[in-house]
Amino acid sequence: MPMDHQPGGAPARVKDRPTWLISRAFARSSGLLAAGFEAHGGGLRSYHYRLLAALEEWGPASQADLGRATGIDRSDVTAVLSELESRGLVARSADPAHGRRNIVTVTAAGVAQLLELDGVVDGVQEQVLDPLTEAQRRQFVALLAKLLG
Amino acid sequence: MPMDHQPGGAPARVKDRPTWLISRAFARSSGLLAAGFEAHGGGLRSYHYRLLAALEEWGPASQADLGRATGIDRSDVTAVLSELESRGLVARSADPAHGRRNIVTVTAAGVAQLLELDGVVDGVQEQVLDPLTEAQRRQFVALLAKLLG
DNA sequence: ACCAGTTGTTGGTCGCGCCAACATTTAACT
DNA sequence: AGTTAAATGTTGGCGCGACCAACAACTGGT
Repeated sequence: MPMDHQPGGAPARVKDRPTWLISRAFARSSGLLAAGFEAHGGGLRSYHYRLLAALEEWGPASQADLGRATGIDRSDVTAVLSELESRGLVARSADPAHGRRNIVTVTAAGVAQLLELDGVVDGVQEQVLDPLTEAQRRQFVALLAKLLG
Repeated sequence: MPMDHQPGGAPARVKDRPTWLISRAFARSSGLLAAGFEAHGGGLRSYHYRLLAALEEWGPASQADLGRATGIDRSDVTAVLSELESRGLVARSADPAHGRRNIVTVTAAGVAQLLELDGVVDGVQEQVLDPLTEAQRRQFVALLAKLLG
């Protein structure tokens, strides 16, 4: 390796490609998010946040519905819900009308935790977008939205 | 779950946040990349591409240097290099001046594979940016670059 | 009554990123 | 020169997000 290619860099055919930039942006974004959750999120992760948010927004739901509404796989919903339940943030109760189905509810503590996580997530948005001006932030978000159809 | 919230969606407090959009953009981007590599990339993945690119660009190097130049962990470099070696795309030889160090070289077949992967990667850029106009693509890339400092 | 579909659960895979430990070897310092 | 520090390649492991397959229990449609 003749010269010093500042550590963490990438080959020329890689470093300017949109897919690479997107993956770096994601690394930055998810890194900051993970740091925020670890520092002020009670050790929860993004799956927990998504499920709490879904429950608070749409009210009690079955696990299958939660999975469909959030795009999280049924099996992962099961696991994450068990963690939330053991923390008292969520409650599972049997659906009287359907033998197998559970009805999942957010507890008051769960709502409180969600609100706290909201603050963490808001702070991370600030950090992520910090290098951009207000106008650029709006442009960036608009372009992302269009990219995602 | 009273109403149908189109599957794969996300709660309101999630779906418009920049971190979420970035993660969706990454999911799309890396999904297309994975599909491209699987279809026309000989079963290689992005680590293989990054290492081949680094070798082609900077010439023979030690594994540690490759790791530093690409941002890939030493241990992962070892594993991926072994796969590339077993495919004949790369060659490891002992450094005469240093007992422990290896000198890694791209073979002709490795360069050929790299060029093929270049085509795949180029095609994926097209797919990823497809929803944007030319001007928007330039804006988007510029904003990503600024975001990443 | 039967079959098809749903639900919750278990257990597994994959990619990317990262870390710890270890033997081996080289370089730096006293 | 001798001791210590650092570098190198390798093994084995972890975490997260995202999937998939299979299964028993249960429901609904025909």
